[in-house]
Amino acid sequence: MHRALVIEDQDLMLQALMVELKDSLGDCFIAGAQTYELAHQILAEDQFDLVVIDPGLPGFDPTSHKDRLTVVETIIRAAPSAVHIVITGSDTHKEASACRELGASAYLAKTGLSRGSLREVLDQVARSEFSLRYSAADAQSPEVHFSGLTPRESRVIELLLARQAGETKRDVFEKMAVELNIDAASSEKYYKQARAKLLKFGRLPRGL
Amino acid sequence: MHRALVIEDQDLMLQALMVELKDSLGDCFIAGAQTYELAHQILAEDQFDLVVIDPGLPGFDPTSHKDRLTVVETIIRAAPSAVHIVITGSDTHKEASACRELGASAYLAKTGLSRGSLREVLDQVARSEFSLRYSAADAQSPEVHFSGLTPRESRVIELLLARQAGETKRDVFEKMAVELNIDAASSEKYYKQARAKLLKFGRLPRGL
DNA sequence: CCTGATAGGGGCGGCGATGTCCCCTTTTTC
DNA sequence: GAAAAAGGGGACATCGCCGCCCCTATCAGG
Repeated sequence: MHRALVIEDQDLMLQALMVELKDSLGDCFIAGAQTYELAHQILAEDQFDLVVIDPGLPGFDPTSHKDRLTVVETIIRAAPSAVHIVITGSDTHKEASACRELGASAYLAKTGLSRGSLREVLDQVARSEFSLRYSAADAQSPEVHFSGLTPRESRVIELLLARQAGETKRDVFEKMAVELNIDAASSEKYYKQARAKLLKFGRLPRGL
Repeated sequence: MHRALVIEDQDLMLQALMVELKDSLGDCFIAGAQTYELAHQILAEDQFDLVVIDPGLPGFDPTSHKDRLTVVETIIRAAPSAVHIVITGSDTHKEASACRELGASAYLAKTGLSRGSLREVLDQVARSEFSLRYSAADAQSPEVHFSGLTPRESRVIELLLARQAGETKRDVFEKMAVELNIDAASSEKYYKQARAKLLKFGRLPRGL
């Protein structure tokens, strides 16, 4: 049973990070704090194995190198035995080094951090490596969400839209089958169901 | 059937916004773009009723008032018939006014925007009001996520932890019953199940 | 002593998501 | 022309979440 604390002032991002952590950690308890004060209060009351810190908190100057590092430093001191991961919207090499020296195990930019990335980072950290990810604008393909589709149906559409030229649909079904540990025929079934629903609403993206 | 596009460079925030929109809009199709170029490409290919814009995109100077407004202006021009909502991490009065003049229907700060807020904003916009929300550091109570709990179970724990002094558990059950349009006895049932699970893991928060 | 809040069980029907297996036709590709 | 890919559908069982129903027991305060 892992115990984690996420410190992030933007509620939607906080929720997303907590969900990401939950998916990565399996059996776990995850707390979230939106302010510096609340974070310290929680750290004083409970023990945590993992702390995720966004140094851009209300009450601190987000452009002040010193202010941001103060946040990181005091949080790390408040939970010295935990693994600390710094996640920021505006990343710099200087800050990354400073955080590493303060004892953080990872320094990640929010831009470029996508679903599943946190899992890779946690794997890296578990191998005692310092995980460093600067912001990257990977152009990518558009993301799409349809109401009325089940998670499996959404996923297969997502994978098909991100499909490379020359890759057959069958290949994608295989990939999804491996990813979810199911039968490729089942992936295909989800695709067919999703396609039928999208056709009914006339919202079938090009290329499907 | 609503069609919406979300333009936001941070993938996790993009996902969160898309989910929020989906929950608020009901039957809908939602696309997401992480870059300025991709956004314009999508807008050129499809029609949208609603566009959510974060002006802090890669390739533009996030501190440049002009750069940010250029993003907002060109996006609005690319979809003149849509409702436009600007969501930003660093909000200013000046930028809010400028966005309003450019034709945006709302100007929202990411900090202070929590789950459900978007729904209220959309209601406001539907009444042809300009929705303005500057950043607010509402201290609040800690948020908690437990793996192994169902959504209902999580929700009732959340509500109980946010409970005011003097408020009985029964009151909270009633509140949740109204919120979800179910029986108060059912809320209580979820609480009991959640409590049993938390006790099993020894992670029962104080006050429950 | 009775009421109300709290704590702790069990059961039941409905529904959607999941995952597997089966059938068929048409189009594309080699 | 044969094979592979794609399109289109149905049947079936399992499981978890949901929402409601029932039962008991403890404990505090009026």
